[in-house]
Amino acid sequence: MESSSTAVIVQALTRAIVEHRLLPGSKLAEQKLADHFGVSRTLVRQALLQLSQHQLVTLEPARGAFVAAPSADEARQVFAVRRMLECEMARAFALQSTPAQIRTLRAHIVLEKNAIDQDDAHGRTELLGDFHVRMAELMGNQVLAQMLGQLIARCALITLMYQSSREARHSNQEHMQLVRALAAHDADTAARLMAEHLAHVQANLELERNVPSNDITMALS
Amino acid sequence: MESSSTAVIVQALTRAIVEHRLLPGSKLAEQKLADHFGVSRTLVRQALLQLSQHQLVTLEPARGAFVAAPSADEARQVFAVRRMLECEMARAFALQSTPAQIRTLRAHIVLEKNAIDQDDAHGRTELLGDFHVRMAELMGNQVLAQMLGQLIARCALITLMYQSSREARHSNQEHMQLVRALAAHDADTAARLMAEHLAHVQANLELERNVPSNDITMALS
DNA sequence: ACAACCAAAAGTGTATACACTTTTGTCACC
DNA sequence: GGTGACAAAAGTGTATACACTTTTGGTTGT
Repeated sequence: MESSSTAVIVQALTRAIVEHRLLPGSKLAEQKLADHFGVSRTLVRQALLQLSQHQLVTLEPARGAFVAAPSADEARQVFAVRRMLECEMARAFALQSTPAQIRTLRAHIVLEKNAIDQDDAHGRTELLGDFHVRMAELMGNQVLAQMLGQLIARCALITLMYQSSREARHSNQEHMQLVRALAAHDADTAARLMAEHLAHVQANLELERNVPSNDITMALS
Repeated sequence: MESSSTAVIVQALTRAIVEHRLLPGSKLAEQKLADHFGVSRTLVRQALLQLSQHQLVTLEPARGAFVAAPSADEARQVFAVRRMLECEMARAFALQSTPAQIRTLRAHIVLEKNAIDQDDAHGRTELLGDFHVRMAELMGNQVLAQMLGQLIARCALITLMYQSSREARHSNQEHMQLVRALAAHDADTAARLMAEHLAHVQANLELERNVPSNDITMALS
């Protein structure tokens, strides 16, 4: 089973949604997507079904697929789950971190800094998110890594494009601090820094409540 | 989009897999399932795609769908993620628990006990798992609840059918202890009890490594 | 008897067809 | 001019068709 064309469509749509080239609420008509990708509706439907499971798309019966528009409440819940997972991850990572792992994370932080310095908004958001996934992968837990990947994509749909260059720099610095604690095997500090880091990212989000919307009832309320 | 027939198929197959009526490695041929459910392959394929995202089914290109056979390593990873999530959940729950919430959990524990007393193996496994999901729901975090639901289904595929009546009773008692700590707002004890509880469930699993298998290469190794 | 090979059968992957629902636009009527 | 109804258009939901791949079973040659 499972062709790879579907995966291509999923990836393309995911990028477009996460990078806010497709705004929340946008209609995703099957035939139009099929024409664009040069395939039949069958494959597009498969892709939309997957995206709906990732919560990046919502399906309304007989009405079609739309880019998801997560509520503020849902955003809070996603961040709550991230805090639970990632504080414990940071703690466990600190207790078992090897020099090689620390080097990998530091190298990643350099990539982040480059993207920030070059004002590459898409690159920096992706890299800042990937830092967290990278940690999970380094711990050798694929299950955790995959889950975090999905949670982070969901966060990105909510927030990341609204991240200014200054805020990105702040996240980058927090990543550096965190790695210092991980290298020092200081589990408590690592967990605390992770909690603070996620709180900052979230705080930053709650302020920016003037999200452009395609939903009329919302836009006029 | 989205009919409900697909949901019915997903649910039926999920139950069958989790309750080990379909053993890991079993082939899930599309046409046979389609005939059984009285629908076309289209809907069956949608269902299989969803199940593969839940990791209950694996899809092999051009070969078809099979009931997933998670490795011991994957099982460990799943439990590691559960520990991360659920210890923190227990801690947070203890800090904000209301009498009504405690009552709900206690009522659930009674249901567990009934199922155990009646030797209802399917019922008790489902209820013991649902206890954890119920906690997440009571905290008002749907995102967490949904994630836990999937993780627990994955655990069930691995372990729950191999749970003896004695072990089930043990889990049931641990749930009672945990609720006591939650009611007393004792966050540290709650987190510790949850960690121990999950460790017991997992330990219990690692011993039972004589899982019947449909995979020939595994069975003969 | 064993191996390689070929043909039939079974099964998956994608496209297309068609029924049914929702949306849109028009026209008659008030 | 505004409102309701109705027809056309657009779009989704499911079934089916067909190409292509894998599996199976038998047959031939050594």
